[in-house]
Amino acid sequence: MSTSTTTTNLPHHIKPKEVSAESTASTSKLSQKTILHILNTKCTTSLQHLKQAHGVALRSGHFQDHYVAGAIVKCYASQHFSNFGFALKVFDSVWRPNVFVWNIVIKGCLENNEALSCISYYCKMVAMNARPNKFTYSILFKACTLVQAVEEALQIHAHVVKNQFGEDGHIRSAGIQMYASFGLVEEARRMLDEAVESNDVICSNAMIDGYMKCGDVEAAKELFEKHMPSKNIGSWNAMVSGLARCGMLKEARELFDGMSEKDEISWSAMVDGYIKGGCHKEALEIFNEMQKENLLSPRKFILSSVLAACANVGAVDQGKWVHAYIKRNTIQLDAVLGAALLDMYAKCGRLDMAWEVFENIKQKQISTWNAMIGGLAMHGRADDAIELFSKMQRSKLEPNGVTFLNVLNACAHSGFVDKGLNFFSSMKKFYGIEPEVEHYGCMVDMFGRAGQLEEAEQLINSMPIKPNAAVWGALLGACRIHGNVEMGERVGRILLELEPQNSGRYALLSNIYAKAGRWDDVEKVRMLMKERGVKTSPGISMVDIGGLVHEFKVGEGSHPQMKEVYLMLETIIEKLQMEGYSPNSSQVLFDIAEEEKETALQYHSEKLAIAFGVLNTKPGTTIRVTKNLRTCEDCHSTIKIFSKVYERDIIVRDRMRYHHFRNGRCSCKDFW
DNA sequence: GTAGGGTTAG
Repeated sequence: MSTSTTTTNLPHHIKPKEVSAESTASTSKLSQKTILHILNTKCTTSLQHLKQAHGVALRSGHFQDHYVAGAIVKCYASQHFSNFGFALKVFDSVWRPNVFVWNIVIKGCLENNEALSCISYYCKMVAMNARPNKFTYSILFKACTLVQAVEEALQIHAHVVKNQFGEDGHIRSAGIQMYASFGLVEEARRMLDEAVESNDVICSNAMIDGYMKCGDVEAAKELFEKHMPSKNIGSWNAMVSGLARCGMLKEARELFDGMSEKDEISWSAMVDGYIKGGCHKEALEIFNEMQKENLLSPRKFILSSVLAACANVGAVDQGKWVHAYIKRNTIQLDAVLGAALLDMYAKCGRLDMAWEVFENIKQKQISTWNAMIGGLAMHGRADDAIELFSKMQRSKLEPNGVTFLNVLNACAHSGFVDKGLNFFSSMKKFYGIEPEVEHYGCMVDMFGRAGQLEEAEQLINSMPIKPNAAVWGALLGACRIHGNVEMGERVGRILLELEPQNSGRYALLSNIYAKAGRWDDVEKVRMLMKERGVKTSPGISMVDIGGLVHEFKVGEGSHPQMKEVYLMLETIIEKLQMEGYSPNSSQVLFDIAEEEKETALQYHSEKLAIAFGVLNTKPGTTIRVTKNLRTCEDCHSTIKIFSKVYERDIIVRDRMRYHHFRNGRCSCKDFW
């Protein structure tokens, strides 16, 4: 193949830049070394330079030099240009690529999310008698990990052994990770043990991580404690993050506290562990501690974790601090961090700020739009969510499954059944997105809220995939709203089998019976819970005042201002009663998750949080409360009246959704 | 003479 045929293969729009007549004379004289230098310095970020250098290489005849060809393919394959297909075309024009050029294209496949192609290029390579080297195999192991290609991995491993690369540390650590990701933890261990004499700390770290990911904490501990004479910070980090991920937060914390040196990954592992375990307050506390140590400047990974924690506890002031920090340190607001930031504002009830962040993100990606649409949906602003969805389509971005989840959610919460149905059917028809179980859950929720319980049940029965507990849960919730005891009983029974340890399901079923006055059945549910040893989660409400998150639990007096809070709450209730409010918790609602503990002086946590808010803010200030469970009907109606009598806005985010109380009404229109 | 490993990825 000659260089001139190479150019004709190239698609027109990206053709290497023609070199003008006068410059040809000089550029064609450029040495291979000079061209390489230009490629390695100027062409990694500038497509214009790259095309020019490509053209020069072709005309000067240096293109077929493997050093040059390799560098050119590598540049085109860079994610910076997001046109990997073209890199492959250029690769095809390389005459008998050597192992280096092959490795570049195989690695390019991996980096451009085409891991399967790694394997097929490897096959081509072998077929063309190019000898793979140790670099080839560590890339291939990673590719197999990514696509979970077990069969291929075993064959490739056999090639590694045959070609005597089994002793290479890079290949070994990639192999350990790979086998652990397949769940073949013994196979991974065998690879590690073959290297007894080399005692490679990085391979051992990979093994610790592998054990942890396979849930074998004991094996990880044993390796860490007994068989690793030399450790580095990565070994400690692997242990801390593994323990934290497995929910063993206390042990993780002990190990973490004992570290002589910590890096951002150590802190991040603890923050993430706390978040995954639902301990958002602890997550924020440890982040504050990190600030105090003042040794590290947090970067985007940990910042987005912290934002997620802020979002979950409603710590808008700390969230704002993170926002200011990002601005002050000109940290780039990429898709992940941007979405975390606007999600935080939306979840803390500050849609205005979420919107501002959204508009300021220059390079909006699909996740950016999804976060904003989700924020609007969460606040019951279905019209705005749908409008934003159309706007996104106009900007030529393809929606994904998450987009539809958010749009459907918006429809469900506003009773837009017809619109929701349209979106649902267009998913597959126009976008080729197969609805997943979550989408069905949304649809069931939508029918259910709108009172179309039969349709909801029909949809479940006609689902092509197995309905999960969330889908049935949506239907059970609808049965409660619409007081359908017959269906509720049926669905409840299915759910109690599916999730025997989920206290919320028992509570919902019990509420349905209570609403129908079937106290015997309420009692039966309660007994069943006791028998099965189901743990209830206590209601916790959090309120963010002056940058500090205050936590209130039912029947717990640990807050320093507890006495005042109770007194204030008594005063409030008295005042509301004079305005016609009467508590209805004993007859209508039976929230066993909390109710068991409720006596005359033990109010639900959201009431305590609001009383605390009244004590500590000026009249007229909006009080924002975040609750871990679904709010009960009594609290809901109390807060409605409260918002009118006290002329205050109250925003409560419960487990299900947002409630914006104003002037005696709630934004959820009493559906939640 | 060209290039890699582990621990976070919300």
